[in-house]
Amino acid sequence: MRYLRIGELAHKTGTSAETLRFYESKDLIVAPRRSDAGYRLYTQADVARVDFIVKSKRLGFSLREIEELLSLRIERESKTCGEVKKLAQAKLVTIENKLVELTQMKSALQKITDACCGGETSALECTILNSLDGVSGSESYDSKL
Amino acid sequence: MRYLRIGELAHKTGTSAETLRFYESKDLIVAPRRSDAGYRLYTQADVARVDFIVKSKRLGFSLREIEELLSLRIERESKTCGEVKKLAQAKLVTIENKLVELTQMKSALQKITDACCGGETSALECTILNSLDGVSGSESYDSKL
DNA sequence: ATTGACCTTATAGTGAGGATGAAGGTTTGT
DNA sequence: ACAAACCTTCATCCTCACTATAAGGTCAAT
Repeated sequence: MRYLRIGELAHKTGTSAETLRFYESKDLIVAPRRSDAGYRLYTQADVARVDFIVKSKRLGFSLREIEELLSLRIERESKTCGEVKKLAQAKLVTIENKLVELTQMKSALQKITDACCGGETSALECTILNSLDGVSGSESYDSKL
Repeated sequence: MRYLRIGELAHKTGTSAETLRFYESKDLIVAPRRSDAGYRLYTQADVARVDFIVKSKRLGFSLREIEELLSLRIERESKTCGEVKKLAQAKLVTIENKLVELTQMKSALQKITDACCGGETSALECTILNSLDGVSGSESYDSKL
């Protein structure tokens, strides 16, 4: 069997050696066997596991949630499909909420940048700054900022 | 003139006293004058400034970027509209990138949860876990996870 | 007089790593 | 034989935007 060292595993999974040691310290990956010299020796199973972590991260799961997913994955016989799906659906809701938030941010920012001349003239009348100020007219405390 | 204490300012701006002290430590708000007892005494100008910070945050600016916006805002005469707009447009691009990423995350997660039965049966054949594994058939190192 | 809400400071923790260094051991290539 | 590139541990600090805690001071009302 061919073992991988930490640099190779990092390269294969698009992570870094530091990240892998970090995951190990957080018990996301099982401490691998070591060579005589003390080098970490990883197997294909570790590649699969790290890939799992990377993919789950890409789907927006936090490391804590991934730990949960991993334990579901390991105890497959004793866990139900429903438990897994519940977790995934909850994550789907938080992703949808973030999407709504970002979309609102985008349209607000779009609106104010569209209204901005963007010219070389002084920003005194800049519509972007004004809309961030939420100011309609000039106010007496302006000079105190 | 009516001064606000930190709790009032926090309430008015939808922040917290801790957050306001944090902003002060980060030089986002100028250290306000103090009462004899050492309490921070804020003015309406501070309300406007914190509102500005809150609104900018809602638009997705980081505190560091907000510091930049604030300096543009203060030196309005010497800055141009174009400088402000450039900053806003750059932020628009990063928001758009995040939107794309999240949309991809969402559809991937949607796809795999839609395929999951979600039933009470064992998760052995759970499509969610399988797709996170990226596994097509069963593999020999499964038992080693 | 005392309670309770508010304020002060300073310190440390969160998540999810990234950066960097010291001080060494190992493996590979020339 | 030697250097470069890799690996080890441990340690510490950095990021971002807070949040939480402890231990105490102040203020208004009862």
